[in-house]
Amino acid sequence: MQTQTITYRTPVTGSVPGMSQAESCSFETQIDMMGPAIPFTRNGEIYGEGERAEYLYKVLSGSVRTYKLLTDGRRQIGGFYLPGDIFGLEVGDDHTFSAEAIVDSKILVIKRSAVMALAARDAEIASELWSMTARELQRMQDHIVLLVKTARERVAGFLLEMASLQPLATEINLPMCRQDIADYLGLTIETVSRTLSQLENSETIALPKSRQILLRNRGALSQLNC
Amino acid sequence: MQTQTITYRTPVTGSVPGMSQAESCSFETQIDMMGPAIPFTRNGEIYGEGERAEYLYKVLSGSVRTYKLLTDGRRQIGGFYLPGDIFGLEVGDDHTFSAEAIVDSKILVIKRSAVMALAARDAEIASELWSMTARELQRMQDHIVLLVKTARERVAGFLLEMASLQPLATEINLPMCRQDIADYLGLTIETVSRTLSQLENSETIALPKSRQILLRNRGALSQLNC
DNA sequence: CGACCATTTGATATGGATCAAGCGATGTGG
DNA sequence: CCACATCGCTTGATCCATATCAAATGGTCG
Repeated sequence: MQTQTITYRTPVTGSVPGMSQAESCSFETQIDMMGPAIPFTRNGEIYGEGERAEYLYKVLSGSVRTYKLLTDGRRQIGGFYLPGDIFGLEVGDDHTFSAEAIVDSKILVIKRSAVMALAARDAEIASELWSMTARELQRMQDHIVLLVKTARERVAGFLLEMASLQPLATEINLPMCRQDIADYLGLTIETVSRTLSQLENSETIALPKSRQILLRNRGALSQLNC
Repeated sequence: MQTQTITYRTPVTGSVPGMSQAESCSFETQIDMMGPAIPFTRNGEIYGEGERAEYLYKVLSGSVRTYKLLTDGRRQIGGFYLPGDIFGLEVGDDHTFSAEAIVDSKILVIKRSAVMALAARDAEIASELWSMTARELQRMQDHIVLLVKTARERVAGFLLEMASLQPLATEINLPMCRQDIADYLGLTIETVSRTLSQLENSETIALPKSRQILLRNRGALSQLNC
């Protein structure tokens, strides 16, 4: 059932997680020259579920959502990707999600075969690819745990996830609309909105603008996240 | 409560070359001789979340659940593993779930370093490991989609998942109790039980015994699964 | 300014959780 | 072999969190 046509190797040498800055830097710098930066407009499709995963992608600016559509029209968002994030790396041959730009975005598009060829020669690159897969698996597992919680816990988890990208910042600027958040968390927009309002009333967050969130009590959020 | 003392050793030098489709038969036969078969009693712990993933495991008889415990005592089951299934293969260094025997089980326990060393020399093994990871990722993604559906859809999805192991059989023999199913689907036992009763009333399934389920209308289940 | 879209808020409905009781199978000791 | 305790499962009654339906508000851009 599974046909794999590309040859690549993924040496697992010593340390995979917790790579030093220098190590991942080489991957980052090398990959940055491996493809063109392509602009996508808001809501523009980057790839579709089931397509061959011929490329992988790195967000230069803007942001991206991956998602699946169910037959009845429901949409499940698998993840959000912000500048610096790499997405579209599949273990199998095909994309298991679709991907769209959330806002106008610049995306680095890199031939998978080129990366794989590089990984075959450079153990560091290979290791980095392997640990990207590990992170993706981790994200999925965390998401599963999130989805069985209450609405408040889900929203808190989402906010902390967004905040973790700038751990020190107290301000979150969301690129995505409420519907995106709702489809990520398995809730409705109304519930997301109401829950955010509740968090604002309890002075856990502030909402100066609908897509700008200030964390006023990160501890309270973390507690909800348990 | 079963305590399993495991000596940790430092792992893994070698490579995991990927690619080129082949049958997993050689992998299966080779792996079967790489470790001892260990008996675990019902509810016995096989490994705990956060432990070093020093081994991987193959179910010889019985069955296994993997799970996470939340701080408030809720339990999320990540997956069920039946005879022939391999589990405990992690991309990172540590187990992200705990694992327990659901019933008295015989488990083949294989040193991860040994498998990795083998994979370094044998591209077929490496490819098989890679595609096991792909399947695991796929399972997680499918689970995410399942968890945002209605109770009836989740139960239908669960039954089809169990049935897919013997695609032609019309009879499912469940090793796990209702609580396990509930914690897998993010529902309560009562809801699982009621939903099964509903499916029986609508003649979609039959329940001769509580853990034996006959599929009387697989099409109806599949439709729910969409 | 006016049209349009995103977001919030309100009122009501409902699916699943919770609380509670009953039932059936399995095992144990008398 | 039966009485009884235990455990897993089902069923019933009620409650509550979230969905649904509906309307108002606000923000953006022509």
